[in-house]
Amino acid sequence: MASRADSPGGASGVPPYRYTAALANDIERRWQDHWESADTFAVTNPGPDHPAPAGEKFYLMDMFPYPSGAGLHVGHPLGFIGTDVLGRFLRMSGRTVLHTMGFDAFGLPAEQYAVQTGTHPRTTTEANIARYRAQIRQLGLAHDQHRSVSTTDVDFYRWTQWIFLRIHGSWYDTEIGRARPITELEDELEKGIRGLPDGRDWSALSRPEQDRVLDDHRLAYLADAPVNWCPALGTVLSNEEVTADGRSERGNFPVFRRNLRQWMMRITAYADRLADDLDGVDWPDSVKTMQRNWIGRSQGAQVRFAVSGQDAQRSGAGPSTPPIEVFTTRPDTLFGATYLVLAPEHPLVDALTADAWPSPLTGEELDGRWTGGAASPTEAVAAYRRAVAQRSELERQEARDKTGVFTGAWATNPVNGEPLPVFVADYVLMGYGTGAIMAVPGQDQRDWDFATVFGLPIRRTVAPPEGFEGSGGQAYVGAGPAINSANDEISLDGLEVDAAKTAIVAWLAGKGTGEPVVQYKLRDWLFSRQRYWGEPFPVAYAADGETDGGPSIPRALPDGDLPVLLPDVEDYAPKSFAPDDRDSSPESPLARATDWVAFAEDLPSDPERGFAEYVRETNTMPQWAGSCWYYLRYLDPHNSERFVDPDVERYWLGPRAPGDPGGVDLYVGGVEHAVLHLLYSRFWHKVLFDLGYVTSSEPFRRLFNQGYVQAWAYTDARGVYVPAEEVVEDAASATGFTWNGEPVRQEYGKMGKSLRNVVTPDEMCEAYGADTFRLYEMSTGPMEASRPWSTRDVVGSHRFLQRVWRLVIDEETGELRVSDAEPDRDTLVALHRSIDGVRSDLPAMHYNTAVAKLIELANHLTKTYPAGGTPRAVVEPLVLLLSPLCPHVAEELWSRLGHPDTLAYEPFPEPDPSLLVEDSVEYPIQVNGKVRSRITVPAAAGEDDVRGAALGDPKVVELLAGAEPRKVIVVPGRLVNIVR
RNA sequence: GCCCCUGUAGACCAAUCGGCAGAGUCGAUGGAUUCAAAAUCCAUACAGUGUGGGUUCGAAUCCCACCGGGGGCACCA
Repeated sequence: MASRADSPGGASGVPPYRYTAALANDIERRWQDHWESADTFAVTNPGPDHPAPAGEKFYLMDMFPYPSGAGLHVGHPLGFIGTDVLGRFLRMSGRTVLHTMGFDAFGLPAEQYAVQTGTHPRTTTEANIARYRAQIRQLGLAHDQHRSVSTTDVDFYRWTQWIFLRIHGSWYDTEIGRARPITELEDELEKGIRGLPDGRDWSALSRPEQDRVLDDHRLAYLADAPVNWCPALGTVLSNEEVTADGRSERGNFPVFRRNLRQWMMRITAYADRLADDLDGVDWPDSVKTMQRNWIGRSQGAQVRFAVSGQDAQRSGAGPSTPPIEVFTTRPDTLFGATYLVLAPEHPLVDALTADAWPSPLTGEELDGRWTGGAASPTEAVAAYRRAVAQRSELERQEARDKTGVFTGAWATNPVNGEPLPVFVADYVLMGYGTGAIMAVPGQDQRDWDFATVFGLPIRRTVAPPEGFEGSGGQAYVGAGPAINSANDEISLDGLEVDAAKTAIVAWLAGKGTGEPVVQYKLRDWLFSRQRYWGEPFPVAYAADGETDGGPSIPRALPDGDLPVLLPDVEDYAPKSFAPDDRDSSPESPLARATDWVAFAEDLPSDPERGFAEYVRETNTMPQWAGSCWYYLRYLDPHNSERFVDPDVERYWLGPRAPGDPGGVDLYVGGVEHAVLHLLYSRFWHKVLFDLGYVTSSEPFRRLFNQGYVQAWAYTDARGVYVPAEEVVEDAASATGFTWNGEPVRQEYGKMGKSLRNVVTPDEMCEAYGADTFRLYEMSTGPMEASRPWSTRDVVGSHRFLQRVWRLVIDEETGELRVSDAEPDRDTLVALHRSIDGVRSDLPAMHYNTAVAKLIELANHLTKTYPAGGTPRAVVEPLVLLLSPLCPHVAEELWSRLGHPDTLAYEPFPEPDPSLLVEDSVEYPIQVNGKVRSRITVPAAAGEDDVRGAALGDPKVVELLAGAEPRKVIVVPGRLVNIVR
């Protein structure tokens, strides 16, 4: 392990001008100061005073970090360094590169620290940001410092609130498939161009009624929705903040599903575009697939089953009971439906449930499995619903045995008039489709399982392949011709699945009992939290309620009221409750800032009221809000008039050609944001696009997921983690490793405090310098790969930089060692091969192979010029080639070589094509696929010459022993294979 | 359970279109240097590509099955 004691440069006897950690640190500080004072990496937006630069623009971005109190470990900067290397390369290739870094700084950790200590979250956040900035600065990243923003800056969240008002102020016009200002809807309703869905007359509605109609269309709206309520934390949580076993990710407290009035974002309006537009972006297929799965679009049909049957009069279903609407992706199997199932929470359950058990169709006793042993359906359903409500999410997921109960009601299959019993069962989810299904046990395994438990009939409607039935009882979900599917009017028999679907949906539509329908798994986005450290909503409610006594209508504050500042409060904690107090209600910390909450104003969004008393919305926005648009603010961070100037947006993000979505040229970050952040920001961007505020239809043209730096961790005999840096390799130990002489077991995992394996960039910079650290991170593998951290390997990167240094600088005198001699041809060939390789590796982010090529070149030079006098004509390109990876040492050498200016804008070396072609080529000669000999022929030799030379080779002649080869394959430039 | 990615020297990784398994790093071994150690430098060895089939003149690479590792989804009708 490297420690200060054995770090290079710390001991005596080291040549005075060797590239040691101490020297590296000195060089690095000087160049970092220089870049900052010279503003080397600032880019100016084109505008009236600044014409667009000649170089083609490139907008390069990292996913911005949350500045946690723990600071960075060596895993965090992997992506930052990778983008920096690319940015520096592109800059030297003549591109105009925009690259900066901001902070995603609202969020729970700072707030919880505030709750514990009373420190204002802003204080903690600013201290953490300062620490991050220092850690990032010492890595020498070529960022434009003037463009850095934090989501907690008032000048930033003011525009987050402004965008919220735009979303709140618009609706989705499904006819033209885009968002429009809500004022246009109001106008159309007023003029009668558009009618109300329920047929009411707009002008007959009271003003509050009209406002509620408009609110029902807004893209940001209040709704009573089932949300995850965590009494112990005192806040609602998003689905992703709840663990698989139904507890809070933070604190592991119980979470309850409760209907609460919360802010929602109508992301579902964009489901189709969010799915379809993935085709136009250059993203990893895995991320596209994850987004498509999350959106979960499926084509199917809605089918209506009339509630009736021979016992209709005895069931609870009166003549007015509406039909049961069912969603299915397999309408072709309708003839195989043998029962219906409703989710326990389905609104029709009460109306359907009969007072007494009907007699079964056959006249026999009703199956005991159907009744749950209850005296009546009412009792059975009530008991079942109670049992389901008691089950935790975990139990519901793990226990996949099918349970349910008969409602006593019957429905009619529209294709054949068969009566179908209606069940309630929790394997049907209220949250998807219509919350009701037609069960086809022959073609669906879940239905098969349920039918088996409850003794329900099973009828196949798709012919399974030969031998399928022999494999035991199960549903057949594959393709095949339809069977048993005909009535007097239509026959599906013999049709393949797709054709059968089309035919039956057309038939249903003709009968008015069904139609094609598209379903999504995507839900609207729960957008409010009962937290302090977030953006306040720019919204208020009439202090004395609505004039009609209905639910309060949220009133948008005018843009002129922005920013709505977070008030200071005494206590940052939301009101919390006993962990299992499921009936408690959230109360935001902002509610206690009574002076802030109450105000009086003449709100343009509430013209009827005039100057009146209002109370502010006391929820705050979720942490995702700022990250939805920060890439837009980087473009124009100091604009006080707009969130981004339209011309600036067009320059950096606009489409380049018809059909191009536009967006950030490269966005690099971890795959953990594959769905949420990337889906939410795409949604916001599309709203802004629809409203004409941006010209790009997607925020991120190209996405790249970098791998993770992981780390070894070690546990002792008790399974307790021991400090990884103190573990030594020990072949004598059964586990291969010991700690204090005790054998310890190695595991592989995330770097973190709990595994006691954290290594910080600060330690590495101190022990080796930032350039060594950068080089090591880039050389351990391709950007997309995860790899283990190994401190003891870092020295290899350091040795390489020492060798490069030694090529240029005399370690004893500090003088230049380069000469003006002409390099020999071998050296020129080596140089230009390296240039060629590095030029193709860097833009592909294959940094590990680029590093290998540089090492190869340096090794060649060390061997060729052992006594010094390395030709300047080779050294200078080498320094330039190295500079994107190790910018400080490269700048230092460049300067010592006599160049007064930074190399950040020096043209990147270009290869001389004439030096890349070989004079002669060595061909391996295979006989039957095995290498038996080698020949060297001129590079210009034709295929016939090569064949002739190969067949004339003495070893080949010997092996052939006079026999005529059956086949001779010549791969030009590669090899010759002779088949005997 | 379903889907995606991935298995190459002791470790991390290379290997254009299917064409000589090795670019590079660590470690190991030997040597130079040193009073000695560290640091530095030089040299050497080490796998036939997870397993089993197939296609091919030729497979790490393509196909099939299985095994191991990582990730996503999970009663979504």
